[in-house]
Order: sequence, then C-alpha cells, then structure tokens
Amino acid sequence: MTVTIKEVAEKAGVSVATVSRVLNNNPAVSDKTAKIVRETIEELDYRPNFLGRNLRKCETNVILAIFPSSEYSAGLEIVKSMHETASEYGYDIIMATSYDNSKNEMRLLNMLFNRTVDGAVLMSTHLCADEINKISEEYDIALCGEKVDGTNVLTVTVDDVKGAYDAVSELIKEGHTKIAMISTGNEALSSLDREEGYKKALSDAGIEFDENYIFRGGYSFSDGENGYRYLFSLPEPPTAVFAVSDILAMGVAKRALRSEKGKMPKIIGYDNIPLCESYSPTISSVSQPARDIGREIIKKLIENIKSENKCREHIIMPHKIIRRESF
Amino acid sequence: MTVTIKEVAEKAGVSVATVSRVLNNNPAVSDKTAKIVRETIEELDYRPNFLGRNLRKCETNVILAIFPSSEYSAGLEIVKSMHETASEYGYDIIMATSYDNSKNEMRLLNMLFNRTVDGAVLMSTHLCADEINKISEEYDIALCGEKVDGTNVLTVTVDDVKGAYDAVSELIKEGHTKIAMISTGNEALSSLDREEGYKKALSDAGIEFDENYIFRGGYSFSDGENGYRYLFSLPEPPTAVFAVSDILAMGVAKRALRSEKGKMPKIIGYDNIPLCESYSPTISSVSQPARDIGREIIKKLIENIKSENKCREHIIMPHKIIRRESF
DNA sequence: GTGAAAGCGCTAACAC
DNA sequence: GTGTTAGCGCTTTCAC
Repeated sequence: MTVTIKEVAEKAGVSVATVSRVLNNNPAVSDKTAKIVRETIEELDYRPNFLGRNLRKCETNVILAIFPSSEYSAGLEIVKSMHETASEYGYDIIMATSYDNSKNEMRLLNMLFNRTVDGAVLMSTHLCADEINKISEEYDIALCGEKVDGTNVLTVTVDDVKGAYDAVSELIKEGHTKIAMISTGNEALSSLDREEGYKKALSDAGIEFDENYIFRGGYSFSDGENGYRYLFSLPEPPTAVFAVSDILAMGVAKRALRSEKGKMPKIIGYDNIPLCESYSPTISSVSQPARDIGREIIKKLIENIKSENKCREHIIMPHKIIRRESF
Repeated sequence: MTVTIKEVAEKAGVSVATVSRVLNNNPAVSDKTAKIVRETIEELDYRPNFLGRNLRKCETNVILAIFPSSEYSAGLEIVKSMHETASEYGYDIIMATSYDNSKNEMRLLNMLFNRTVDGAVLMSTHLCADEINKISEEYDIALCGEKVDGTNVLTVTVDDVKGAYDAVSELIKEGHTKIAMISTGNEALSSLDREEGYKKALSDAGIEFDENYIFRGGYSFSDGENGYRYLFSLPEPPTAVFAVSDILAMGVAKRALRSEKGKMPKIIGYDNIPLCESYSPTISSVSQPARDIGREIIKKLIENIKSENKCREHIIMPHKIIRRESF
C-alpha cells in the first residue's frame, strides 16, 4: 500500500489535521510547520488518495464526456475546448464512448451515480427524455450538440433546423432547384431537425419536395457513396446535395469524382470537421462554433455543480456556412 | 445527498452488513432476506457510492487511456478493442488527452496516483524512461503503440523499424530508387524508428541515402502538403514517398493531385486509419492490428492489476502492408 | 445466516 | 497555530 497522510504526520511530528491543512493551503498553518510538512511529503513522495478526499468532500473535480461513437470527430473539437475551460476551474475532462449502445451509456453514467465524476456531458444520447429528466433531478448533466425534446436540462446546440435551412437556401440562391439530401436512417434528432430545415427551405422557395430526393443511410463514408449511387441513378438526378454530415458529403464527392458521367454536383456537409479543409475537393459545410460550445457548456455545468440553483437553459449557438471547393 | 446503504438497511430491517452482502452477491444470505433487501434497493432507487466501496477495496475497475492528441485517430481503433476486452473483465475504459503536454500528462496520471483509476495505458508519451520506470514500480501502467527505450514496462507495439523497412522495400521492389520520406520533426520515438527502417531498406538495396530526401514537419495534413512542396521542388524530385502517418500521406496526395507537373508519386502511409480506404486516392499503408493490440494490452494490464507478479514484456505485434491506389 | 464494529484515507468542527 | 475526534459510505472480520 502507498504512503498515507498518517505516515507523513508521524514522520513530520505533527497531526494528520496539520498535514491536511498544508495540502489544502489552509493559511492557519505556521510557515515553519508548513515547510517541515512539505519537505516530508516530498521525501516520502506522498500523494493524497483522492478516494478518501473525495469521499469526504463528495466531489472529484472530474467531468465525463460521453461520446456516441468513436467516429464522432466533431465532438473531439468540442472536448478540446471543454478541456481548456475546465482546466481554468481546476477540473479534468475524461471521455468515454457508448458505441451507440444505451446499455453502455447507462454503465458509464454509473460513474456519475457512484460519484466517480461530478458531472457528465452527453454528446448525443440514446436515452429518452424521461430518463434524462430523472437523472438531472439528482445529478449534474448537460446535453451537447443535440437537444432532446421534452427534456428540462442544460443543453447547448446549434439550431439544426436553421443550419440546414441556411445551407439549402444558399444552394437555391445559386440557382439550384434539384437539391437532394443525404440523411441518417435512425432517429438521430439532429438529423430529423436538419430534414425539417431542408424541407422548409425548399418550400419557402416554392420548390416542391420530392421524397425520392432524400437518401437515408448510416453515418459512414460508404453511406455517402451509396447515397451518390442512388441519387445519380435516378431518372432526374439532382444538381446539388446537402448531407447531414461532412463524412457523408465526402463519400458523395468521392463517388462523383469517379463517376463517368463526370459532372460534379454542388455538395455541402455539416459540422465542419477539420478534414473538410483537407479533403479533395475541400468540402463546404455548416460550421458549429466548437470552441464556444465547449466553453459555454463547461462553464454552466461547473456552475451547476457548485450551486443549488441549476441552470436548465437551452442555449443555441450561432452556426456559419463555410464555402469551399465543393460548393 | 443520495440514499446510502444505511437507509436501505433501516428500511429493510437488516444490518448494513447484510445489505453489503446482497450487493456483492455473497451466498451466505438467505433467499428471503436477499429478496427483501433487493426490493428495498429497488424501491429507494439506491446506488452504491463507489467512493466508499473503492476506498475500502482500493480498486475502481476503471482504466485510463491517455492520448497524446485528439488527432491520433489510430488510437481510437485501439481503444475500441481495449473497451471490448475490458468489458469482459468488468472494467471500464476512459480516455483523456494530454494535448502533447507533459504537464497535462502528469495531471492525468494523478488519477492513477490518487486511485481514481486502477491502471493507465499511455498511447505515446512525453515522459522519459526514468519517470515511467518509477511510476511503474508502484502503479500499473502500459505503453501502447510506441516503446520507450530504457523502460521496463508492459509494452505492446508493432516493430516500427521493420514496418518502415517493409514499406520502403516494397517501393524498391517496384523499381523505385528515388524514395523520399516525410517524418515528424520532434523526437516521437516511432518516427525515429521508422526513419531507421527507411534508411536500412535503402542501404540493403544498395541505394545511397540522401538527407535531402527526408522532410521533417509536424503531424498534420498541411505538414504533408508542405512536404510535397519541398520534395517536388528539389532539382531531382523523388518518384515515391514514404510518410510516417496516413494523414501526412494524404497531404502529399492532395498536393500531388493539384500540381501542374502532373505526375503522381507512389505514396505509402502508416497506421492504416479507416480514412485510408475513403480518401481519394485511397492510401496504401502499414497496418497495425488495432484489435489485437487493444486486446493484448488490456488483458495483460488487468492481469498485472490483479496480481503481484507483474508482466513487463515488450510484445511486438505483426504489421501488414496494405496496398491501395496510392501505390 | 446475521449483526456489531473496525477501519479504508481524508477533512472539518471543535477544543485548547 | 495545532491536535483530537467524528464521520464520509462502504466491506469484512469476528462473534453469536
């Protein structure tokens, strides 16, 4: 077993309370005593056991970010900024992945229930509103990037309806009328919102919505490729494509590049992951302000952790359309 | 405060010891008592506080994987498989990023020192051999993907010298003699090994090594692009390029595609990240067996955690050359 | 089969 | 300014 506070106290010839005071920078310790204690700590290479400390204080200064899948690269950007903000407050961020499995998600949330972490950020979730509300009665959680209807929990997102609306409107402004959409098949809430925005933009421009112009697959690159194959074998293929994620957009671009028919449709993705800038062609996208999202959510979550007065706002951050070669 | 074991005991009319036994499936409890206790737990929605539990048992069943940067996507593959293996043993994996900063790394390792986690896997590290050895005397850690010379710690890697050797040898076999390398500027140990393998392959084939043919930048896509710009403005540009990472290789490919001089060099990257398959052109690569690496390292690490008999082997997993369009 | 009680390492009243 | 002590929530030995 490792060295404990008691051993430090004995060796330094003081009580454990004094050692504890030194550890917590309590000013009520004389400089002389503090010096001796610090030297002893150094000498024994003592590290406080946080299990004891946390048990007593009922806090860990760690926040858990739960990812839906390891492919959610937009989330990594956000976590990076969460980390920076958390550092300022003396908190650490750890990540874990549920691999799109609600059982895993619950298991990870156990770290919250059993007080291994002080709070959790769900970067998209498979839980339903009731479950989320129940958890938030007793624990500090936040939703990031994706709101869940019917929840009353701190949430930071972009407006997905509006983001999609703006993206599609840009395409319309350029004269396109045959605009297809590539969405995800499941009930990912952000996808549904983006579909709504897509339809609204068409309708506001007086373009009739054609169900055949929506392809619903999964999240992956190859789903984008399949989307291309489907859409461009239609009798009247689209001239522009709006995809609910950048990876899907890249899949479309790749297939288009290789197709013999040649003509490259205009393409716009969503999330503006770093790779958009690097892909060939570079991919236009709807950008989430990752830095601001991460900062905002951690700031509010830590405030919630520290106070009885819980903020349950739904904060909407502004998005931006980034135009690159694909559009 | 949440409901505790004591309240469960009172409500169920038994002692805390009995509740604890039920929680731990101790067979010495009568079915009747167990049933009552379980019902009470359900009723009160009681969740054991792991801080108490862990403090007592001195274990948390959580392993921390420390990432060097959020761009290390090959690591995500490995963590996925670590997670699968850990689950079988009742362990959870959490991730955190040091953002290539050894101070952050040490801060994260505090979770190990203060017993918040039972073990840690360093997915590449900025610590030196002495520090690592010292930590491993008292705590269970493992190195993954990158060995550190002079350490005596459980390590699972591929043979980077041989991986690079094989990649370059393949290029030579195809008749190339002007083979450049794109490496990282810093002292990332795997990069150094890969440089060694590169040189050895050339020398074994009787090709003279030309320092001008090595470009050293960072890890990013744009470093790959810069590498291309540098190499292909040399009086005698190479005909093939070996890059120490797939992202770098993609940067080269993109610039090559856009260059007016037209000719695409043969390109091979390293790590075989999923994107290799999706990029345009698809990127040849040296593949690490991510699944096997993750499984092996977690299996051994958990064995170490549970036993006094520490395995400190350096396990080398086989690599594979994956040929795609870029080569 | 069950309960009482000690104790894991730490912090925070409360004394002095 | 420092020490004594209770107790955070849990497990486990030892009685019974």
